Amino acid sequence: MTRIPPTVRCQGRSNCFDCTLRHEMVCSEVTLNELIDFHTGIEDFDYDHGAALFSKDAPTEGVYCIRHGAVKIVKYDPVGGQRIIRVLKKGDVAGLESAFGDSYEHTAMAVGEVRACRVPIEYFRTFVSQHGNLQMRLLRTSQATLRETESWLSELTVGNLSARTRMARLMLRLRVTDDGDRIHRFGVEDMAAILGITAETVSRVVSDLVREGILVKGGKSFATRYFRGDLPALEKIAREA
Amino acid sequence: MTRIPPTVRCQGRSNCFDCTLRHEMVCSEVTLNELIDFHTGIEDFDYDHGAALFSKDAPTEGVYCIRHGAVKIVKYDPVGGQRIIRVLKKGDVAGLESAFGDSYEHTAMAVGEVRACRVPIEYFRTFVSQHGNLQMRLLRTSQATLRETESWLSELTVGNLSARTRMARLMLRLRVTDDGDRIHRFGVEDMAAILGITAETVSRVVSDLVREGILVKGGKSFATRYFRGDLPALEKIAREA
DNA sequence: CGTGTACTTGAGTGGGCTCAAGCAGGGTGG
DNA sequence: CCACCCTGCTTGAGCCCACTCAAGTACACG
Repeated sequence: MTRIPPTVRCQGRSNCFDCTLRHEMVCSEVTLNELIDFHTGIEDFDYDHGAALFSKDAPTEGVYCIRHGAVKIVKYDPVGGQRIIRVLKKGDVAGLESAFGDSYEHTAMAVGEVRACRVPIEYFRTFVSQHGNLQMRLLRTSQATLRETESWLSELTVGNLSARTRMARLMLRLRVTDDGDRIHRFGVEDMAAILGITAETVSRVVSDLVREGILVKGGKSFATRYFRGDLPALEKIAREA
Repeated sequence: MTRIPPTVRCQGRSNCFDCTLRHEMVCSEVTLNELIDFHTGIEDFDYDHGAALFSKDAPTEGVYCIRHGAVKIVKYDPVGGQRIIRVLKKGDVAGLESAFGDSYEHTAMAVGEVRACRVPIEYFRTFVSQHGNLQMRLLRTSQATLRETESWLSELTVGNLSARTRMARLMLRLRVTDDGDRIHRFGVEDMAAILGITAETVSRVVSDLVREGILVKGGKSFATRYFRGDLPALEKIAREA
């Protein structure tokens, strides 16, 4: 029984073999045919700046593999304020926290242009329930996300550290790739919602860093803009008491 | 084949049937005999104020079910500072995050007197690997911990909220039981490490709340001391902008 | 009864907040 | 093509909360 290869099933745009989710899925129990089957129903989507991949309390309809761009995960305070608790980049998977619940825990929103492919939730669940090893893998992933969230929040939201230090740490975490100096450039309101400070303070701190040449603005539109960062300088600031 | 009942295997002190971990474990796949077997090797421990249940980077040797008291989970900054990222109370399980790794991710330390029982890690792993459903349950538990940590950190560490508001929120989260007004009374340094503010500020804010009668100090020694809180008043303060 | 640790309280400083105005630049419509 | 607007960003002035440094107090324990 021959099958159409995954790249075609994914409408020729997704490169499913790069996908983190695929690495999650592949193990000794899973055959290539199953994997190809798995790609059935996967759809690609483009999102403009500010568009929601999914919203809090909406029925869970899939998990999303981010293929390009950055996605902010937003949590709403009981008091009304909103807080960005995590940022997903290329290769990350969105919605896993809600994959076994009825509705999404958070809102996921595109920052700049985003490309993502969606795995329908029914298929995801079926696949997981049929492959015991996957549960263990997902468990490890979940624990890794927990660690990541702990350090994200504990390093960026320390009240008694200066806004400048926390901003430097944020910039280092928003690097597009692990090896380059290109940094996702969020809006000032977004950065404020991450660090738990005001937009004015964010603007002041960023302006200082730009004036000092530690950050360089690039790109025109919201969709394509970025920073280039002087990484050693940022690391030095990030270490300051 | 008759077996000694769990309460006896647990040296007569643990009431294993109250344990959260047990609820985690019990499902259709697990028979009573297996459950009794599971209790083999479980030991009870008492910890004084400040004693470590386990330390970061120490080899994983078990998971701990907290039977009495409060345990702080400490994470060490790369910079050197320490931060309390979670607090476990009666019925919670400590060390699950590290159950499938070689060493502990965090340090767990007793606040006041603590009683806990330890499940040896080899037995825990064996048991989990033999019962497929458990992995799914642990996955859900892990995701619940993730949610809890997200809201814990995002509600308590907002920089632009007053220390008083955040302290009120912390007090509400440190309640010994869900229905009473008794509150775990941590040291000022500990509360500072949770909220990301200085110990002096903690002292000032707590002193104010005590003077206003919203908090009432009780107990003498570190081991037994506590607050009683005026919950409606605390909730009002917690809601303030 | 002395000693140490944890906590309290004060005075002064400063970083980040608030309020408010000005600016830049991309998009729209005339 | 320009005028306009609208949104997001910048910058300023003044204030206030929390930090720092420092001294004083309470209390548990030997």
